[in-house]
Amino acid sequence: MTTRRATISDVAREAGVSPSTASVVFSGKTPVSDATRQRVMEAATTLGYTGPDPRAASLRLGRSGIVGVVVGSSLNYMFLDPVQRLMMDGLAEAVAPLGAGLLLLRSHSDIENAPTITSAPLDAAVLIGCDAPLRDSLETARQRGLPIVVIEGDAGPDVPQILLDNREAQRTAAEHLRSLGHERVAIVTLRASSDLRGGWLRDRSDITIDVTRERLDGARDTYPDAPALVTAGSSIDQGLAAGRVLFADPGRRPTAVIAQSDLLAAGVIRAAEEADLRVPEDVSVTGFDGVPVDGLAPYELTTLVQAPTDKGRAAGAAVAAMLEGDQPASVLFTCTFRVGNTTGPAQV
Amino acid sequence: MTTRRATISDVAREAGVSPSTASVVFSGKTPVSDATRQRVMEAATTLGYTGPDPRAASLRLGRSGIVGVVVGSSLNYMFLDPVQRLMMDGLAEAVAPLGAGLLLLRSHSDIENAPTITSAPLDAAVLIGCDAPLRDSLETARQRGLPIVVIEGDAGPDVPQILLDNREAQRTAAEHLRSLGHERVAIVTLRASSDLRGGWLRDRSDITIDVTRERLDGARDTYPDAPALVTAGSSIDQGLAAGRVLFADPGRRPTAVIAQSDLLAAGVIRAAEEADLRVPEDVSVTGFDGVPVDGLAPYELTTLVQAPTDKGRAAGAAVAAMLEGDQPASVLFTCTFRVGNTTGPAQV
DNA sequence: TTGTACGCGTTATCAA
DNA sequence: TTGATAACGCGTACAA
Repeated sequence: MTTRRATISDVAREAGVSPSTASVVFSGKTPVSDATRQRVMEAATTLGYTGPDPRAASLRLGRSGIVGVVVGSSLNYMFLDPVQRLMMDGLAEAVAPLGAGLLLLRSHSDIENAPTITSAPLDAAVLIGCDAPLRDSLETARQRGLPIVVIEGDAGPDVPQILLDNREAQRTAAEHLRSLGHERVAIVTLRASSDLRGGWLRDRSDITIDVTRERLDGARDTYPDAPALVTAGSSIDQGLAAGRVLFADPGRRPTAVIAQSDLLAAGVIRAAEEADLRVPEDVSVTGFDGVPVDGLAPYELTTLVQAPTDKGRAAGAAVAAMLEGDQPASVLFTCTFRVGNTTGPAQV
Repeated sequence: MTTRRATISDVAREAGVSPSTASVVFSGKTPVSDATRQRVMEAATTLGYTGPDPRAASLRLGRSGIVGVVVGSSLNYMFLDPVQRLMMDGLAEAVAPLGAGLLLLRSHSDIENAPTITSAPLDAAVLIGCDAPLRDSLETARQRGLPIVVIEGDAGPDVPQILLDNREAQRTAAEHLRSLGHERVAIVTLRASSDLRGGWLRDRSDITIDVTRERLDGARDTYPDAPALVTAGSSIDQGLAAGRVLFADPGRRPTAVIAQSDLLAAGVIRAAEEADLRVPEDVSVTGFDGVPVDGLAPYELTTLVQAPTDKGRAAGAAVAAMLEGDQPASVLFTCTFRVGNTTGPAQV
């Protein structure tokens, strides 16, 4: 068992050809006579050689076929969100033709020795969201000259971004509610910062996560004084908890709730049901994302529909372009407003 | 911009030391005088050198710090399941101290050029589940001499497995139902094969996915004739669809449903509510996994509690051991039966 | 404590 | 169509 694995030189020797010829047989970059190919292949089988060592190839080629995806939170949390899942799917799909796969990296980890954007053999890095710890990753990455793409976050100039019209889209939903006559409106936000605690938002500047702030701004363009309840993140349970707070006092409850994600909206609806409030008769609820929420039927959310898979694909395309030496432009995606059955006229 | 990136030799030259000394400054493997270190660091800053190139290091060291995770389905689908998410978290956590990260690979992809277990610079591979396409990956991996660990699947001897007592655990739940007097029991299964179509199970041998078959066997140990409805996978919506089928005919509906996952169980419960059946008064439902189901409250499932994070950690530990040259043993995890409020006595 | 020399396994280039 | 050569950038015995 201590026998060294065969290398391409071994195969070449066994086949009676030069290493470069053997290499070409495997890469197919140059025509090779059938006879030679045959001999090399046989030699490979004999020696149990299964193809070039990817490590050596990546040193030689200067490409590892690995795209780092820097996520801020645990995988469990991150992938709870259907938007993130779909985005990752789109990204994976878009980088696959490059022969690249996705390496999951955490921007911040307590674990000693954990892999980082610097220690891993990356061809490029994709940053999702943009928070303080993420900006660190960013700095080291750009010093390395590593191609970087940022999804929904600002990374300064020169870094292509994949953006969403969060503010404008959210404003559309708010105006929809206003047109239905709603005045007492509450906002349920996504996570505001790396701090996981929720609660009533005191100051807009407490929000360090771009998406959250942008959607908040959009809602407040229409309802400047709407109170905002911050959650720990996009999940039904977080929405449920927020909803319970909102509906606790029957006298002061909002007639409409703007949730910053469909999952949160689903939770708010569940809280409304608990409080014996009918949706949309007693309370209207809007979501954001337009993703299928597992188990939300029969409700169909009034929401902003985005295309997370396309966002992922766009990020992948940007990566591909940068690997080609181009400097891709940023891309702005637009949401579509979809009216479902969770919003209706305000009760008089 | 065409200037080559600085290498450690450049830094050494700039600092007036030899490359090996500069190398040692970065690796810390050998003591270096403070003066020298200082000079090297300054030279590095001057040249914009950010540390050793991971590609070259991985060739030299024979380790890339990358563990491949081979998944059978789309990321969106795979990470829909909380069990998988938690497992991945445990796995990531366990390999991080090795300086390793997780590279997502698909066992089967239509995309030309997609990265594979062979083309990626892996230190080890973890296979999740075990289906026909996965067995292919397996064969090539073991020929490479790549350390492999399989989670819930059989990969032949020599391959450490992380197993769950699916059959015994499921039998426990079935016996619980029998003790409550249930006779008309239906089973709602996980996906049966790479084929996504669902429907009534005709033949046990149609199931090529181990987990599904094992849990089925466990249920049938107690209820040999229980009909089984196959779904396309673990989700609330799939459970809802299955439940609708089961409860369609009021005269022939089961008094208890054994769902092979908590998500499916949640869907079945929702279907029961739709059909105006009370849980557990009119129909009992058991799940499997014991994970928090987002939005299932106030129900607390009667279920088999497993520890997916620990399973992931165990897989990571096995990987670590194999990288040390050891041959770790397989690990069998055991479920705990937890009685919730979704099972009760059969109606007479 | 520092430097020399070599090899890790490939593949691109160019000449034959 | 094939072969010789030279990197790719680093880490580490070993010698000094």
